[in-house]
Amino acid sequence: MKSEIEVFREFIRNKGLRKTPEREQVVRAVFAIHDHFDVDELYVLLRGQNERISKATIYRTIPLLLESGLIQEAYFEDGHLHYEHIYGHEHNCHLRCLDCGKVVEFTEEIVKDVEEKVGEIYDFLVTGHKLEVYGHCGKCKVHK
Amino acid sequence: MKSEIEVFREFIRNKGLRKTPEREQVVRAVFAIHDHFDVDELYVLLRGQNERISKATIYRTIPLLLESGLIQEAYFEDGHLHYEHIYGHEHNCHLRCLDCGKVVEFTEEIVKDVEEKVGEIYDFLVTGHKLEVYGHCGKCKVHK
DNA sequence: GCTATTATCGCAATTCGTTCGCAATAAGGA
DNA sequence: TCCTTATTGCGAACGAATTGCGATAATAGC
Repeated sequence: MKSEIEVFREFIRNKGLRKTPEREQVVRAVFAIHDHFDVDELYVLLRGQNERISKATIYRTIPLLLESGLIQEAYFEDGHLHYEHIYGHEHNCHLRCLDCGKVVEFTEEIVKDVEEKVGEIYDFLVTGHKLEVYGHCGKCKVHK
Repeated sequence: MKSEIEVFREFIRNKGLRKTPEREQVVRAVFAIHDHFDVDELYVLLRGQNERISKATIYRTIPLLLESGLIQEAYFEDGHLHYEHIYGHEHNCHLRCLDCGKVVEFTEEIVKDVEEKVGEIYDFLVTGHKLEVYGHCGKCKVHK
């Protein structure tokens, strides 16, 4: 299996774009965070490593990461989008607590079957899915 | 089954809030749109009916509608959130074309089973879900 | 029904995430 | 190595969402 940097370089080359250290720093930061992240977290992480990178560059790199299939939008919260890297770990199901915001990740094979079935019915070439299940976690539900 | 206005009035009363024409206009507009909507669409619809209502009021009413379970956030697109009414029609699965943006709604009973199963495993009181399947629709996939 | 209290409204100003314009820089082909 | 031009960083601009405030109107008490 190719590393994420290799996948990214290939993508950049195929699109006729330029390989820059800034873009690769973003890719590395994205895969250093083994959790959901937002633009600001990437920015803080990179700055903490004494990397000189602007937020504009991060914002400009996000669409490339999305298009190359390395990351996906996970959810919208606190006024902005949160992402997650998906290359290598296909955890695209989330269980969210509506009270405390806690998020548990899980994978569910059955959803793959749903993908296939729905794709056939509506004539879609399906490439992925996101499932979000929400409710009240063990701690929060006792107060209900 | 209670009408959406009745559900809303009950919710307002239980919270000790006031029943106002503005809030009820928003509820009616939300259920007049049988599709996804955003704040601006609500605003335009209400203005077109010669209703005098401000966007601030719409923004202030949205959290009430979410909390009362009448609507839910559907997806984030074009820089802002889109909602859908869910009371009465549980179509919380979407099939989205990544190329043209076309959205098809469907319901899938299996996801209910997943809800239940995941709720047990992680000790959650599950109240709902959103499933988004994406890919390329019939028209768009031929160009690939 | 009338009045007092105070939640809610509309408006305008503000906040904050994201994008854009532009000059300086540097990647990559000749 | 030079030249072209994509990419960067900065700060201004943009737009969605929120908030402060005076005016208004919905409920409770009389």
